[in-house]
Amino acid sequence: MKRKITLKQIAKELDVSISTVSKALRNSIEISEDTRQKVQAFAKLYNYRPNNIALSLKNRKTKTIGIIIPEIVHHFFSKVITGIELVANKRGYNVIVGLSNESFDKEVINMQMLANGSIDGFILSIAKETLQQQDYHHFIETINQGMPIVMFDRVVNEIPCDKVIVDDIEGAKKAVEKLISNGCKHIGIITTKDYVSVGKLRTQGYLTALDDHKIEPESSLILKVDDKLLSDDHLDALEKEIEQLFKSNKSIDGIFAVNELYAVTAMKVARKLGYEVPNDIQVISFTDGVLSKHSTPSLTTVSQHGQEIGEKAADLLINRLEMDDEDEIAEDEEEYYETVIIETDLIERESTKS
Amino acid sequence: MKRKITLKQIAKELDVSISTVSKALRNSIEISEDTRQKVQAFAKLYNYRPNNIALSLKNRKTKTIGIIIPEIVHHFFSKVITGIELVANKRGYNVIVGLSNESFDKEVINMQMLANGSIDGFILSIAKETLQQQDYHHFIETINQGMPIVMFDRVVNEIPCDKVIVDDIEGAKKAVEKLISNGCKHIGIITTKDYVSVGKLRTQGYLTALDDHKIEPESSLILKVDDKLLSDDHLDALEKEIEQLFKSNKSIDGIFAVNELYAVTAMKVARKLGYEVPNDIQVISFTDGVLSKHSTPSLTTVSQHGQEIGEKAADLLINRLEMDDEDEIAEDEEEYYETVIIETDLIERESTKS
DNA sequence: TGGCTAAACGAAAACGTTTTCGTGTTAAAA
DNA sequence: TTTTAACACGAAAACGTTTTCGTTTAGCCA
Repeated sequence: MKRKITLKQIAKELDVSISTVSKALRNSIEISEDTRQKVQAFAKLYNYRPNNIALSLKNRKTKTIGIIIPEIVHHFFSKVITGIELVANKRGYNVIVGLSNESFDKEVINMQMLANGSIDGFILSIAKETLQQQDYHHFIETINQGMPIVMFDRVVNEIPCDKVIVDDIEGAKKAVEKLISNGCKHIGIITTKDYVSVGKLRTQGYLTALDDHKIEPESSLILKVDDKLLSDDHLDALEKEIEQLFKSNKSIDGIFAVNELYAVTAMKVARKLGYEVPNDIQVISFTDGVLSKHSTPSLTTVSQHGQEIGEKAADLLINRLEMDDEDEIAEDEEEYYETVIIETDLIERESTKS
Repeated sequence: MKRKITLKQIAKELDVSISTVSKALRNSIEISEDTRQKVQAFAKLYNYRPNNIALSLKNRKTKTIGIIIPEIVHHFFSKVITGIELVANKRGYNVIVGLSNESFDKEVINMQMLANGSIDGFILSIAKETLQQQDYHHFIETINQGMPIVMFDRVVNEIPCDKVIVDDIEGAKKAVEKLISNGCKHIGIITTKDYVSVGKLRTQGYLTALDDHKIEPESSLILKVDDKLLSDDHLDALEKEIEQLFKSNKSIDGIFAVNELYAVTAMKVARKLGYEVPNDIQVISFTDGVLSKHSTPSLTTVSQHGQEIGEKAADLLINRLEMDDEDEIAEDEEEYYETVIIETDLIERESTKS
């Protein structure tokens, strides 16, 4: 078991100085053709690779991106990571991930662990608990220390950084309009409590769509689920709430759900109550994941293009990282930070009439 | 925007030496109570944190684990990561991920990127292409350089390292036995080509179960799908193959699928052909993911306990990392490397009779 | 022969830590 | 008063690079 070889060892072995070895390997013209060949041959033989940590220390950049997300067992988030990793790798960066588990404390700890030199910048999506507490000091401090952040999906406006978001309002609107044009008269929405920004926005899109078509919203058709019920342990409770929604709205004929789980659960309840999808009730969900594709009937969904979000976020971050050195725009300019909106697509499947 | 403060700056500001600052912060008794307080107060004020990269360089360990997996958009793998991250964090480690995309080249590149000092050890699951080519030199070389590897799920015996695997044979056997005891007489299996080790093992378990119950296996009941069909683009082809299986075995009354997708697709085809699950046909799948839980009928599955696998793998790796320094066992001992087998559980749901 | 230039190489600093080994000062012991 | 020991602190090396700025040697010309 031979440890990795270093410049120093090569230098010693070949009886030259460290500087000579370094230069020879980088093909400096300062070094004679002879020694260059000798050094390179030796290095190749021993499979020399420069130590990354030493480089990071010297260059004061790690070529590593920190990702902090609420959870990873989630189609959307893993798609985003895929996108980030793709462009990061292509541009010579590594990716280090931390999970907040939707907890404020873990989010803070994770950021501190990484902000001490381990990474050059963050890509993150805010934990629910943080959104509730509205305590964003850890983001602000990180940014103030000169470490750029790119936020995606769950963002808050007051933080000065680049953002990549989905057009939640527009996406929801498209979905509801589809239901309307498909003949639905009484469209229910299954959404989250308002502090989850995306839930709120999607609800807003729902209301806008109704309004645009002169449909009076009915509060009994709006179910705001406590998102603790998103965890698998509380599936029963979720089903009960949805069942209640159906029973108190006998004429319901369309459902817009802000995520897949709500949608498939709604279909399940509907079937149990004797409705048939899509003939009696049509269903559309946000987030195009595995469930939508493989449920029966398969779900018409609003695709968020998670991978594209990840790619865009990584590009934004790396651009900023590699610009910082030279161009260094005036930081107080109006349009210093960018917010990219990724358009959603409506993917039609079997849960709506065609 | 003030950059992160360093020991040197604190030293200069307080007019003491760097060593004094370092010692004061670590509460060395060498330093007087007075200066200690002064330094610590100053450090706190400026929110000093030791630079991780510098520490890594000095200590020659990064406290970072490299994970390389085929893909991340996959319930099982993301569960494993969750487990790894959990214990890694608890034990003071970070986690850096690379995706091989099932490609041999990307696997090699990724390992090289990380093996140059960025991490202390690997946790990985081998890419399909690598398994096909049976070229494992990059693993061997990494290990020879003194960097420990822990492999999980997709492993190969010839590589000297710790391993965490699922008892695929036993799990498959349990599933098939459940079908048998539920009265199935003609049990089909939908599996992958043999070079995917887990597919092969699960097939083996299927055959063992049949044999144990004196049931003659029929080759027409064994469908080995080209796993290119696992990607969503080829769903139609997958359905066709499965439909063929049904049509050439009219008396089929049980299906064991080696993954969720095969199982839900089988159920879909079955329904289309007029079979009812579980009355006409009972279905069990390997891998307990989201699909199983939320399909209708929900799937009886063999749970692999992905998170537990991740936790165990991380513990094995970190144990080895922290042992290496001191105890340093004789490397040629028989039982130098450990293989942990995680037991599977059969989770009964609606796709089998109870 | 003296001086100059180019070629080939080495010394040393820097990145930010920790730690070992001095060193100077002061107070206590002889 | 001298010796010793404790105390408080600093200098420097080390981790592995890259890069700037010498320094040496040889060759060339006058």
